Amino acid sequence: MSALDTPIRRRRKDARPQELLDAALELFVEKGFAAARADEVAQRAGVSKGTLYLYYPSKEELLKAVIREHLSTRIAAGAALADQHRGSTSELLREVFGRWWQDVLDSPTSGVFKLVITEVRNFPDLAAFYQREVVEPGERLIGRIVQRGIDDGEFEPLDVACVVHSLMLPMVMCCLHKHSLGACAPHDDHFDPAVFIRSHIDLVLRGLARQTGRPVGRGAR
Amino acid sequence: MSALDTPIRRRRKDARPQELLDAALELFVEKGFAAARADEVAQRAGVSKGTLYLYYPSKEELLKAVIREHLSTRIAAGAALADQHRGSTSELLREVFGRWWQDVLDSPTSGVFKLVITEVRNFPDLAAFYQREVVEPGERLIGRIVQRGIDDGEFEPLDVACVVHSLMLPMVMCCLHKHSLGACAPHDDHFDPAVFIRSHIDLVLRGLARQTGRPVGRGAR
Amino acid sequence: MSALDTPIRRRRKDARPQELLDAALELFVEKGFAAARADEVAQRAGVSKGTLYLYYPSKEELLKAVIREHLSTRIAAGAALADQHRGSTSELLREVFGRWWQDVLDSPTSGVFKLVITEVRNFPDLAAFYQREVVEPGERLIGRIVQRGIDDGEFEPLDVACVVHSLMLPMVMCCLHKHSLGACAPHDDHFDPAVFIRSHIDLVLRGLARQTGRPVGRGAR
Amino acid sequence: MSALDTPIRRRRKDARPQELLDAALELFVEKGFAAARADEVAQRAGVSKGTLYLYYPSKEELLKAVIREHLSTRIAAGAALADQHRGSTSELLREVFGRWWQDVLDSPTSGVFKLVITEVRNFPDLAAFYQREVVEPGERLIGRIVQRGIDDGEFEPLDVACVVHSLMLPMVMCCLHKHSLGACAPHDDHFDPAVFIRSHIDLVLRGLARQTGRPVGRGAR
DNA sequence: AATGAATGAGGGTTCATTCAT
DNA sequence: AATGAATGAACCCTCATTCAT
Repeated sequence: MSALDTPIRRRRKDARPQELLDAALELFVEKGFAAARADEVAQRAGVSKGTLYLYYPSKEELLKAVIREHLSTRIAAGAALADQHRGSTSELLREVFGRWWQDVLDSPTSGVFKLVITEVRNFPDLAAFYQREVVEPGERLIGRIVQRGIDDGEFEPLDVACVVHSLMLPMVMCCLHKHSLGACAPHDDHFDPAVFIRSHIDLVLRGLARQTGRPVGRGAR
Repeated sequence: MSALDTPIRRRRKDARPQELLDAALELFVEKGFAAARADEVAQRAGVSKGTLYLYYPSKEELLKAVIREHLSTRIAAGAALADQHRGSTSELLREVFGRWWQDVLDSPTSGVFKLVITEVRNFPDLAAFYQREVVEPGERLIGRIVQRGIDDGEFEPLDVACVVHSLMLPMVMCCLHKHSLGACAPHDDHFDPAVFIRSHIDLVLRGLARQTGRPVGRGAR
Repeated sequence: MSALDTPIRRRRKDARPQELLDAALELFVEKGFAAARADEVAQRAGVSKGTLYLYYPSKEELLKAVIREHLSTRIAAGAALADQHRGSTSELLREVFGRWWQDVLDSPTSGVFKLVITEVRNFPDLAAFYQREVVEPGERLIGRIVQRGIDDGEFEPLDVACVVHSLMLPMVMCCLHKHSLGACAPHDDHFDPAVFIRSHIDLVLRGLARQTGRPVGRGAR
Repeated sequence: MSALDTPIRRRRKDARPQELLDAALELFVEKGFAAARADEVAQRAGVSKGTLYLYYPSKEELLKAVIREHLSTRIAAGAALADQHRGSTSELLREVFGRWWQDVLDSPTSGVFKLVITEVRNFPDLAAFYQREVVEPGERLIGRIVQRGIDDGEFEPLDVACVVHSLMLPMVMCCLHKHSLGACAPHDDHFDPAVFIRSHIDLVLRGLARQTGRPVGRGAR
């Protein structure tokens, strides 16, 4: 009965902003912000062009809303997962970090990475926002995990910042690939990101592992 | 007079297409294809808008010329370097592969990666071209090197395709970063790609190294 | 309950059209018809946009209703005043005509003059209506008064139509000024319409006065 | 030969701004700024919509250019005329002032008065500009003339500011009329501004004239 | 070959008007 | 009767492309 209480108009009105954000993300990621037409965003959200402007004052504000929507919350969720983890650092990275990126990749959020990479230079406020809300918290989070592994004697004491990048950049790249080359039709490209993500973490963990036998790498020459 | 005059004019005239390509790459990478204006390309190349259209029949053809220009040759050069190398596979990856990526990053070619990622979905021909001319040759090249390391007993017999991606995706990501967030003003971000590239290769090589002692990784549990 | 309820609601409902007309006049005069938005009219009248359209079928009809409302009645009132007057024609003009214009200027009707001037060319029906209902009756009324002054030997026998315009145009102009420059902020302009109206009538009456001494004006040369 | 030297394109280019200003004034005066469409301005100037924007960056800047173009120079020209005059103050007003207004009325400048009256409230910068560049210089100019007439004993010592307004407001009103009611089709309105202007100045001069016989006006009661 | 004035289709945005609630 | 969400035609402005010079 309470569901019936809410008139249809109102129910639709409440849903509109999200529907518009979803449509906008899809289209902006697909074509880029400049090439995406406002009417097409509206159409894909099932409304007319004018309706879009009832909810967002301009295409640019829509872009910012799209980006804001997706990023900050994701990072916070990742941090919570990491804090809750009980077990070895290797396990934490393999299980939690791997699954988290897999989830991001499967969700529309993956597109936001492409969007940010593509559009930061046209919207400089984005740079500061993204650096502050996404890059830095994310790197701090993974950095702390890696550092813990070193402190615990599980990992070699390598440069933490570099390890963080070694771990994360391929993940981000998977997101970008999914929405660029990976979205183009003739897929003889047998690249499977799920397999790769696990494999990559394993490889990095092997590289991080405290060496008991003879050392490997530059120092060995 | 014509003796002195001609060569100068001729040289400038011959240089026009290249100057236009350079300017176009710069601008397309900076703003994206759709947001870059044809006049600004011309202006940055030091010619008028009309001249641009004497050399390229449309903005879209200019884009394709820009991309064609940069990619195929780079890969061939990389392959030649690899073939000439004498020494261990680790050294080959560290020295040749590392330096080669450093060179790409320092050159305008790095921007092409951003451009391709950004624009493939709007220009589907690009996808096939890039896949065929860049991705596949590049992956084959690195794949062969990794395979050789395995065959020589220098590397663990891990999944070659995955290792190739672990090696390359961060490099590509460095290129993208340079032209997006990395180009935005407030750089307290102390990310140094040169350091990272070496560090990343080292880490991957550590992960690839044939384990003489107890094994590490998933299989160890 | 309904006994108390009904009259209040009824009163408000009955008042709606007038409130809308008032708000519309205000806004149309301020911004011009084309630049005034229908929602703002409704909002200023304290109702929603939809309600406006319950009372007036279109913005244009609202404009016409606004203009019709204000003009005809004013003239009739002026005529009645003139007919009732007892005394010299000079006194009639000074007292009745002056006070009447002062009242118009102080009332929202003053805005209608601006509105008509501004909008006639876009709404040609307005021209005929205004000419027939306002200009002609008004000029006839003042014309008759001036003629009486001449007939009585109080005024020189000048061209009546011209004298009528000399009397009235500045008054109309005061109305326009009030709603254009006069409504703009930095008023070091110490123009006081009340003083001017009296002064202007005096000046014109001096000019109209039957000359007993040597003649003045063009004929004197 | 020098006429042939200038290529047609260039000749047209030099003429465009003025052609656009003329068309814009015409249309803005006719329909009002908001109701005038940019394409129609362009069309009336014989160019396409895009061309308009090669010369003026926005419709609003076009409006400001139109107004700036017409006003300041007119006033300066009037002042020069007044300074050159030799003869009685009455003659100066009748001959110079009257002819000057007649010229304004016959020229497109007359429309600018309507435009300013109509649009000041939407463009507040206009108010200051118009007050400073037109109203004040104009009133000072006429004020000085009237004052001279008083000082010379030619005029009664009436309030100068009011006399100035009595002289000028009807003239401005004639300009407005020409572009509003006066421009509407069914002209049984036999109002002839040329006749009225002369008649009005005569009437005011009669009112200003030093009374040698018994005084007239309020003071007479 | 080079220019840059001109074009006009196209996209962002507004707003009068409608209509389901 | 009243509301305000929704519509879409229309308007301002941009910019890829053309072409006379």
